[in-house]
Amino acid sequence: MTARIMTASHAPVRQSSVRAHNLALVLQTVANSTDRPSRASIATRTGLTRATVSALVDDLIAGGLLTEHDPAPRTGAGRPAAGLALSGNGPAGLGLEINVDYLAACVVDLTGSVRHRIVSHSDQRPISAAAALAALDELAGQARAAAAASSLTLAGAALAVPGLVAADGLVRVAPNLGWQDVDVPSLLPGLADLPLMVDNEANLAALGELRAASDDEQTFLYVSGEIGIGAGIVLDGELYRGGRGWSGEIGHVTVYPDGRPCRCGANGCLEQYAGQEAVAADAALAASALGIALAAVVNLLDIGVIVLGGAYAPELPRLRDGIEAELTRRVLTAGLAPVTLRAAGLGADAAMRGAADAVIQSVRDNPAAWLSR
Amino acid sequence: MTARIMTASHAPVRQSSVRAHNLALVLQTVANSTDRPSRASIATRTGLTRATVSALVDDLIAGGLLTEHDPAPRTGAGRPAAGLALSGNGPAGLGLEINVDYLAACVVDLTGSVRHRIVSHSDQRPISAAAALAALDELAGQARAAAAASSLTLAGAALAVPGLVAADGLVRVAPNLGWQDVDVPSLLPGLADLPLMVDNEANLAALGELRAASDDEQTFLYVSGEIGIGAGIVLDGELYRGGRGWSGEIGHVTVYPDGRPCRCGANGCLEQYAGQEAVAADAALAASALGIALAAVVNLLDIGVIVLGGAYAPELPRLRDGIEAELTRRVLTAGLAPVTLRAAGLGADAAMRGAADAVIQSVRDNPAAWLSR
DNA sequence: CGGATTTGTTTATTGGTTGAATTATTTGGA
DNA sequence: TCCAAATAATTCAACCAATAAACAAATCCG
Repeated sequence: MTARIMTASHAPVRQSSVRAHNLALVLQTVANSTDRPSRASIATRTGLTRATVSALVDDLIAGGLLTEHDPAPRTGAGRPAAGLALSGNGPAGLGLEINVDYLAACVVDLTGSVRHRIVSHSDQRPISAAAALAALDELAGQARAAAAASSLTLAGAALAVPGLVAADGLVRVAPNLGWQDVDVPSLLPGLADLPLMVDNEANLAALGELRAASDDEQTFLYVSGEIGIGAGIVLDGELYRGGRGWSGEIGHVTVYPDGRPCRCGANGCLEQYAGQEAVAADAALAASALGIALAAVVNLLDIGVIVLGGAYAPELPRLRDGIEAELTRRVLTAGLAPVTLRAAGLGADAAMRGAADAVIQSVRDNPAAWLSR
Repeated sequence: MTARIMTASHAPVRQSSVRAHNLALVLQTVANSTDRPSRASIATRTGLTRATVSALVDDLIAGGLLTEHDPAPRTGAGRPAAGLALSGNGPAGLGLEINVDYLAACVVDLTGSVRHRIVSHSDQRPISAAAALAALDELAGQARAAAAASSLTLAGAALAVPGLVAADGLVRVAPNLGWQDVDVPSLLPGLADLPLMVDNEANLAALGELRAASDDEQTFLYVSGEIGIGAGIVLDGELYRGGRGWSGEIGHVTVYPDGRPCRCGANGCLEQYAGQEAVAADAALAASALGIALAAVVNLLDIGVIVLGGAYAPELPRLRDGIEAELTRRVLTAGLAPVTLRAAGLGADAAMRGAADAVIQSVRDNPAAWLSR
């Protein structure tokens, strides 16, 4: 097999990039293993030679990303293998979430385990963005202290916000928080020394689902039903954020062109028929409206898996039939391949977990950057 | 800047992959230049050293992909540069199209010039798929003969079909041709010795537009309005085909949930309000329906540019206002960033051109494969 | 005519993977 | 008990490709 390489930007490739890539390849291979693979099995699985894998693994162990364990099972003749696993004592990710009625922070280590978790319930709507973020900054400080006490090194932080976020962390609009043009990073001084990513809540929750999903579910739509409705689009294992980072606004897809007025100014937005209150008021109507909008997504993107999260997850039994009826009726390819509908695996923590996952995923994707920090 | 490398699959990277990547990088740099760049300017633009670029260029010239020209302009002191340009005598792509009322073939060289073009008007509906493809096979043979007479070497062929195409070239459904489960490659024996790609007509037309588009238009939606309505989704310079290759079925996005019955079995599909006849019958209704569906796409994918092709292109003046009215009303981020609407640059040849472009693009993306053929 | 300037090539060096040989550690059978 | 087979991991010379720096080529300008 010939290896195709693509750079994100049009950048030259040097030998050090080769090493960076192969370091990531080895680390991902360990991460995606259910067992504790040996160097030899990594070599056969990746196509690299045993010599190369050994050299790469040495670097990863020295950098605190991998650890060596006793041979896990026992098998036939031959020298026993040294089992490799992700280290739980190396880098960790700080996941943050700000939402209408709570603030939350968590610390997740490289293995994906949640090491610390703090949730603070309080209504953010009556207070200013600065005050809300000051409280979050405080919460983040507690989480950092807990991480340090566990001798974890934070590789970065990510914050989930229910709104439209620009690439530089500027929150353009967060309707349910009442925010407009809030420059988040400058209002979190306690995190100034960490790489901070700010992203939409549904996007990060989708990333959380991606990490929890099986290997064959690399393309799906995550829909989070809260007061508003957002979606995260995962294509081929990558979150699609759109040209400006504003993808996934399924809540304002038109379902009934002349229907109920929406606070966005349009009529007939999905949000008016399948928002949290609408689901409670009329589940059948909510399911039908959701099905119509989801059918549009499937027709456009040929997505085979839809994951319902947020408030939708517990309601799925009441919604499923109505949604599936619209999908089979309105998806052109419904007869050729089915659309799978399932509830999100992570609960209310999805966005916060996804935020932390995004940080550790960045380490997994580019361990060389961590090693040379 | 550190180079990020990603492999499409989880493949190891060896030194030869580095060379393959950098060969492509140099070739693309020449292709994207308006002038005829020197080795030195390629080096500064790509970040590679002059020595490396020289070595790579030597390979590309020896392989017939680049040619050296007299220094194009004249500038200041110093040794005059040798201008590099894509070769018009190296590999070429064979683009094919089958549609309801015509067959077409064209040969495009590496520079993007159409060297040969044959169109044969005939209604495919009354004849079988086998008969239609036999006629296309004959047409392709003529095009191949013409290419050979121009001493062009075909690197592959691509065929545009108005229907749902699976990855292996099987046409699952082509409603307007009356096709179902047609195994195209086996019915084109004259092309058995060439790599053949079969794809949806709108997808390939979108690729054609991508090649003709400027550097800042790397994310757009191409909508082709014919008897049916199809769309090609280009994200970050890459065509998004969907999990099974069936993306872009915008014609069956629901616009009016309880509206006109569609031949697909659903009600209120866009196709019933903005298909070719519907546009002729009521342009205002067509524009509004199209605007509603396009607003859904923009809300979901955060796409800033919409290109209207096929029968829509000449009608755009009559449709524009109606479409834009719905977009500004229904796109959540309309106030933050505008959505650009424009007519396709290529005319009716878009799909055929895009098919040929796809072939030469594969050479541009991976010149190493061509050099070592 | 000669220095300045820019292009392109040559050459030694470096970084990283490869392949083969070697060492290490176990099982199983004579 | 001891040796052969088997499997894991390491060592080392060779190779490939990019780099940096020196060098050669070709032009302009004073």
